[in-house]
Order: sequence, then structure tokens, then C-alpha cells
Amino acid sequence: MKKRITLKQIARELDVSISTVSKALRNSIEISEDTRQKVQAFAKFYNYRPNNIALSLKNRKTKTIGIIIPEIVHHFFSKVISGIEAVANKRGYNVIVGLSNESFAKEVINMEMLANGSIDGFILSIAKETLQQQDYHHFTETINQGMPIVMFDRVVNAIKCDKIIVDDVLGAKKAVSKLISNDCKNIAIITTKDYVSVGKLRTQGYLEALEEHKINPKASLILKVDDELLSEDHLDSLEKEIENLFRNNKKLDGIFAVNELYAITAMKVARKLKMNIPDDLQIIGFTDGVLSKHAVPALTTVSQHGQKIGEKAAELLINNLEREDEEDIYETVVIETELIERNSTK
Amino acid sequence: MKKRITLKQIARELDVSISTVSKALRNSIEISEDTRQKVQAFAKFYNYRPNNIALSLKNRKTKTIGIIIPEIVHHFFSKVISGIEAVANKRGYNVIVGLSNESFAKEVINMEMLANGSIDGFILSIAKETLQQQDYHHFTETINQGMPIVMFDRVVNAIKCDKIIVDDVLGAKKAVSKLISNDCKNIAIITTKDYVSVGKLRTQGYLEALEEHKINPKASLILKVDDELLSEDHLDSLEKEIENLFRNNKKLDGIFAVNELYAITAMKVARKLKMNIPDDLQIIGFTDGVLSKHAVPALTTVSQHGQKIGEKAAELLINNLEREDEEDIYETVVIETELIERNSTK
DNA sequence: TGTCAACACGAAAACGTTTTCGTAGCACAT
DNA sequence: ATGTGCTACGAAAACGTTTTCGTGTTGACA
Repeated sequence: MKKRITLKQIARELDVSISTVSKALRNSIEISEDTRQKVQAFAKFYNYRPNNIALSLKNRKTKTIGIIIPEIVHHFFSKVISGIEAVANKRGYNVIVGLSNESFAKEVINMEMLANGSIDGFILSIAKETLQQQDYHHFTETINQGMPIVMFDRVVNAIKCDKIIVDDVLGAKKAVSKLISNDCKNIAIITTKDYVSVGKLRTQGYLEALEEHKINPKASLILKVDDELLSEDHLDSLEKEIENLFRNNKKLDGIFAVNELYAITAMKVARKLKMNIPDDLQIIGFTDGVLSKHAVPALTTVSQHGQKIGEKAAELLINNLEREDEEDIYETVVIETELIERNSTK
Repeated sequence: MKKRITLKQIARELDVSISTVSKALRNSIEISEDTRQKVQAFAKFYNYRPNNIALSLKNRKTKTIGIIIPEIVHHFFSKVISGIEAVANKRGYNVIVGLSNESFAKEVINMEMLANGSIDGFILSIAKETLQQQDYHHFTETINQGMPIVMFDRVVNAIKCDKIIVDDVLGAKKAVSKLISNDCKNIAIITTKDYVSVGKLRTQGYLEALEEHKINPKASLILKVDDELLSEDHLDSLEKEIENLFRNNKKLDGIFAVNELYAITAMKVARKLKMNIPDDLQIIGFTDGVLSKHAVPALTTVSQHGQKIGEKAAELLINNLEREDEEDIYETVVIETELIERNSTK
């Protein structure tokens, strides 16, 4: 077991000073051709690599990005990470991930753990509990300490930072408009409680689409599901709530669901009630995950382009980190959604 | 924007030495009650937090675990990460992830990038290309430098390190035995080429189950899919290959697929050929992802418990890191699989 | 008064780099 | 002999900690 070699050791072996070694390795013209060759050969032989931690301490830069997301076992979030990683890697950065599990406390702890020098900046999507409590002090404090943040998907406008969002309103509007032009007369929305920003925005898009087509929204067609039901463990109660929606609206012929799970569960209920998709009922979901693609029938859905969101977030953050002038100009980038038509609509 | 405060600044403000501040904050009895109070109050007021990088340099420990996996947009791998993160966090570690994208070169680069002081140890699953080329020098070198590695799922026995594996053979055997006892007479396996260790092992389990029940394996019932077809982009050709399998074996009545995608695609083909599941054809998959749970009919599958694999891997690695004696005793832990019976079998 | 602990603190090294600045040695011109 | 200007290198500081060791001051005690 040969440990990593350091500059000091090379210097001692070659009987020169540490500075000479350092310079020789960086091809400084200060050092004679002779010495340079000698040092480089020696370093190569012993497979010398500068110690990242020492460099980080010296440069006060870690070349590492912190990612804080609510969960990782989730198609959208893993796509985003994948996008971040790709760009980060290309630009010489590593990524370190923390999971909040939708908990405020874990979000705070994770951020504090990383903010003490471990990373140069954050890319994050806010936990539901945080959104609910509206306590954003950990974000403002981090930013105040000069550590940039890029938020994606679940953002809050009050915080001054870069943001990557999806045109949730427009995406939802397009989806619902599609249902309307496909002759749906009674379109329900299955969405989240309002404190989840994206749920609220998609609901807004739903309402706007109805209004544009002079359709009066009906309260009974709007199902705001309690967020606990999103977890895989509460599928049953989610199914019951949706089944109630169906039973209370006999003429239901279109559904817009704000996420994949709601859409798939709606399909399940429809099947149970012997409704034919898309003949009796057309369904559109949000987020283009594996479930939508492989469902039967394949689900028409609003794709969010998670990969692109991640890439853009990483770009924005790194640009910010490497910008010379310390101007605080924050962008909000909107990544366009795309309606992917499959077989759950006509 | 107030930057993070350091020991030196506190020392200057309070007109004491750096060492006094450091000791006071750690409640050393060397420091008088008075000074301690003063320093701690000041530190608290300015929200002092020790700089992680400086600590890492000093202690030569980063309290960070490196994870290298082939891809992250994948139910199994994200489950594993989730398990690692949970344990790591509880024990005061962070996780930093690198993606190999199944490429040998990216695996090597990622490991080199992290091995230079950024992390204390690795948890990884080997890229397919690496398995194919059988070039493992980056693993042995890392281990030789005293940095421990824990491999999971895709492992290679030649490397001396901790390993977490699934009882692939037994899991496959249980699945195929289930099909046999469900009266299947012509059971096919859809698997990978042999260099993917887990594919090979699951194939072995399939063969063992047949043998145990005195059934002669038929070459035409064994489909070894080229790994490129696993990507979501090549669904069509994957479907064609599987369709050929069906057409060449008219009496096919059972399928064991070594992963979720193969199983789902087989279901798709069956549907296309008007075969009824599970009456005409019974299917069992491997890996318990979302697709299996939400497929119609829901897919019977061999669950690998990705979360548990991750947890165990993290435990093993951290135990190793924190062990005093430098004994190199490596464990191979087998995580039991579980056959989750759903509706694709009788 | 002198000695000795106990107390409370500071100086400095160490972790592994990079970089600034100083300078010894030499050649050359004056 | 003096001055000038290179060349090639070394010393030391700095990044932010922790820790070992040394030391000045105090009070108790003989």
C-alpha cells in the first residue's frame, strides 16, 4: 500500500525546495529545463496528483456543487441530477447530493452541512414542508454569505436567486385546451393543495384554458389531493379519492392530472369502472416519466424536460461562480414544456 | 453580505489568540470559564461554523463518500443511493455522486477526480464497458492507495474489497420454479450477454431451476439481448427480438425476464399477439421498480431491495473507515431477494 | 523569601498547495 | 572594480483548523 505522494516528499527526494517542485510541475519558465524534466519524470513515476482538499483550502473554491432535492427515487429529479452532472463534469465540477425527504429540518441540516466550505453553490428544489411553513431563512442566509443558489421547479419568488422553471401555467393550459378541442365537455383536474407552487400554477393553467373556451369551472371537478397521498404507501386512499371524483361526476370525459402517479391512478380507476380510454375518457398527465411511456394505453403527457432543466441550472450556477464582476443579476429561465401525444387522448 | 467568520477574526476581535478561541469553543478546561463564555457568545452571535475544508485537510478525512454508478435515472440505482444517503447522513457523512454512463473512460476519470483527497472511500457498481474490457486497474490502484471500496450488484470477485450482492442465482431459481409449479411447460428467459455478471448469474438460476425439475433447456428459449438494446432509445429492436422469440416458440407459456424493461416489453408483445396474461402466458421480472407495480396486469417480480443494499454498503464502508486496526478483512454480504407475487402469474 | 503547582493562555507546527518576493550566482558592459 | 540584468532557485506567507508544548502569573506553603 503506497500512499499518495506529496510535493514535500518529491522535494526531499530530489533535494530541491517545495516551491521548485510546484513550479516545475506547472511548467514555470522560472525553472530550468533540466530540473523540470527531472521533477516531472519523478512525479509521473510516482503518479503524483495534487491534493484536492489542499487546493480547495488555498483557492477557497471547491469546484463542487451541492444539490438538495426532496427525493431521488423519482424520474424527474433523477433526470435533473443527470443533467446537472453532465454539465458540471464537463466544466470540472463534482456534485454532492443531499436529500430533504420533503422535510424542512432535513433541508436545513443538509444545507448547513454543505455550506461550511464543502461546496461553492447550491442547486435545489424546495421541500414541501418548507413551502408549507414558508420559512426561507436558510436560503437567505446562505445567499447572504455569498454562496449562490439556483432553484428549479419548486421555487419561491421572494428569494433573490437564479431560477429555472417550467411554464407550468402554459403547459397545463395547452393540455386542457387539447382535451377541450378533443370534445371533452366535463374535464376534471387532479392536483395538489395550493402551497405546492407547481400544483397551484397548473391549476391556474387549467382554469385559464376553461375560461378561454367559455367553460365555467365546477368545484366538483377540481380535486386537490392531500400531499401525503402522493407517497407510494397511500395508493389506496388516493384511489378512493379519485373514485369519488368519478362517482360524483357521471359525465366526466376528460382528466388532467398534475403528475404521473395521479394520472396512472386515474387510469386504474377508469379501468375498474369499465370506462374505455380514450373513447369514454381522455387523460393527460404531467411529467414525462417511464410510467407514462409504458402505461396501457400509453399516456399523453406534458413533458418537463428534466435533463434540460438540470443542464441549464448547472450552467447558470457555474457561470455565476466564475463570473469576475460580482454583479447580482438573477435570471429566471423558463424551460418550455412539450405535449407528448400518445394513446390516452384521441 | 457578511462572509463566513473564521477563528482568526474572532481572535482579533476579542484580543486573544487563535488557540484560545479554538479551545474555548471546544469547551477545553484549559480556558477560564470567563473567556469561554465570551468567546462562545461571540461565535454564536456571528454564527461561526468551522470550515469543513480546513478540517478535512487537518484530519485527512473528508467525511464524504464517493458513489460511482452507471446511471441515475434508474429505479434500482436511485433506491441504492437513497439507502446510502440515509445511513451516511446519520453517521455524519456526505455523498458525492459520479456517473459512468456505462463507460470505462468516464468511470476512470470520475474515480481519479474523487480519489485525490475529495472523499474517504467509494461505493460503486461497475460499468458494463469495464466488465466487458475486464480492465480493473483503477480499482486495484485505488485500494492500494489505502482507499476502501465497496462494490454492489455488479461486482468482480478478483478485486479484494467488500461486496454487497443479491442472491441472483437463487432469486432467478425461485422465480423460474414458481413458473414451473404454475404449470408452465415452455419457459423462456430474456437475459443479457454473459459479461454482465448479474445477467449471467440469473441465467444460471434459470438453468438450475429447469434442471432441478428435469426439464431440458432449449437454446431457442434463451434470448440473450445485446446490451445496447437496454437503453430506452432502442425499444423497437428490443421488441422485435422478443417478438421473434415468441414466433419461434409457439408453445411459449412462461417468461422470466432479468429486468423490468425486458418484462414490460414482453408483456407488450404478448398483448400484440393477443395472448392473455396470466392465462396463456405467465411472466416474472427482476427488480421491483415502479413499472412492475403499475403495469396491467401488475407484474410478479423478484425484488432486490435496493434501499437495503445501499444501507448495508454504507454501513460496511463507514465501519471500515472508522475501524482502528487496519485489518483488511473483506465481507461479501448477500441481500435476500423476495418474490413479489402479483397478477402476471397465476 | 523562595519554591512549586495550578491555572490560563500563546506560539508554532502541521495538513498540502500556490505564489510572491528575495537573492545567489553569473555574464556582460562600463 | 562597479553596475546591470539575467537565470534559477528558496523562504515564507497564506488558506482555517487542531494540538502540543512552553511560559508567565498567581497563590499556597515551607
